[in-house]
Amino acid sequence: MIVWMDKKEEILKTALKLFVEFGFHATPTSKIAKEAGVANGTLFHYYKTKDELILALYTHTKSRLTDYMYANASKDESLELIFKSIYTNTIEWAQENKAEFYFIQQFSTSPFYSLISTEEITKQAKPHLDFLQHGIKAAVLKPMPVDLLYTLINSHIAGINQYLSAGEFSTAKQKKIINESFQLLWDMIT
Amino acid sequence: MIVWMDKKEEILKTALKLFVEFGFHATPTSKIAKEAGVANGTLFHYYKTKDELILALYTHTKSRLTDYMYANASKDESLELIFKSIYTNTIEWAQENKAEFYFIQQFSTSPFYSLISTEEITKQAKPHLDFLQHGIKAAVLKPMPVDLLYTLINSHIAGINQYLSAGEFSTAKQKKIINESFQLLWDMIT
DNA sequence: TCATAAACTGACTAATCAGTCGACAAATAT
DNA sequence: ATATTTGTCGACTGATTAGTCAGTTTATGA
Repeated sequence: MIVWMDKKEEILKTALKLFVEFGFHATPTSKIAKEAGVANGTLFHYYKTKDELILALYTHTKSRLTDYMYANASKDESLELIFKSIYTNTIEWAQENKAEFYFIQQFSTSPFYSLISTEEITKQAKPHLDFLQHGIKAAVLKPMPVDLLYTLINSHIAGINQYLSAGEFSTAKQKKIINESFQLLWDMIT
Repeated sequence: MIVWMDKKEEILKTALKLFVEFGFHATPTSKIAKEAGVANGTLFHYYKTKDELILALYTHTKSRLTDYMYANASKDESLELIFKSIYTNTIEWAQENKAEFYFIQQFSTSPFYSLISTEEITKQAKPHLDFLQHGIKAAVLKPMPVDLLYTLINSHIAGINQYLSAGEFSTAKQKKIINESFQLLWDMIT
């Protein structure tokens, strides 16, 4: 028995897949609708414009990542362990959801990103910045502008992820790389 | 007296500007031609398809960056000084050619990137990888896969550049940030 | 049970787009 | 001087696209 996925969700899922494969420009809404198994009009019933669909897909995907990042991070552990948990969670999610992670990056480095409101951006960065600020206050992390720290960490993770995605590594080897690269990052920021 | 720029070059210049502002999908070739002050047919005389124009723009821009990176790097200096020179050159170029640098990133994180041949990618990365490999052999840089090292450096630079572009810094302040972030990177990889 | 709303359909359209073409102009070669 | 190639033009076209709309089905609630 087939359990039908929400059509709205199915549209997002299909759009993600196609955007990642062909890009925004080469993915017509008609193709998304067809491949999602819904009528053309249904897509526009949920998303007034193609742009709105793209934006919704971004915030939706970004939220899923953020949620996963902070999963199972117990407050009791040391800041280093919490940070490491967030770090590994992020890379894990990126590796298990390559298309999603790639989409986030593709979107962030496109003119679409400027359509995201400043509030939304601030809101999404808030938990991370708070966490880092706390680490600086506690004299665990090097004192530096928290934005700079955040950007350095983000790009580091993006880099590691790119490296992992480019090669074919066994799970063990992958774990080793993640551990070692974490150490590099941790030494850099503490 | 106006010195006329090559029409071919003018097309590239305009295309870059528009792609950065509106994205590939929202930049019709007709708009590029009009804004570049050439006829529609002229654009297609030089570039058979829109994709070909986009690809040519990428390789052209990437080459310009690579050339600048290695400018005034005398072989006599220490590996650290050479590396620092490349580092600062890169960020300098990125800051002075924001649109160009942004375009490179936008392109690299888009499905268009897969249209670049493996040879072209290898060719462009070669000088950097050779340089890093030499640094590892000389026991100056930490022993690690050179690809990983390359990716870490690249993403670090991308991060710093993003940070610098986001804020409004005086030249002095900017220099300070570059110096300090270089030290972070250098300590991480040595 | 019926009424109202929400989900859904797919044929349709107005607009836009990538790319063509035939003609002309300028440069270059012979 | 003449021929040939190269650069340039812009009107044109066939295909494609985002988005509409009038109507049908399904869910919801009173």
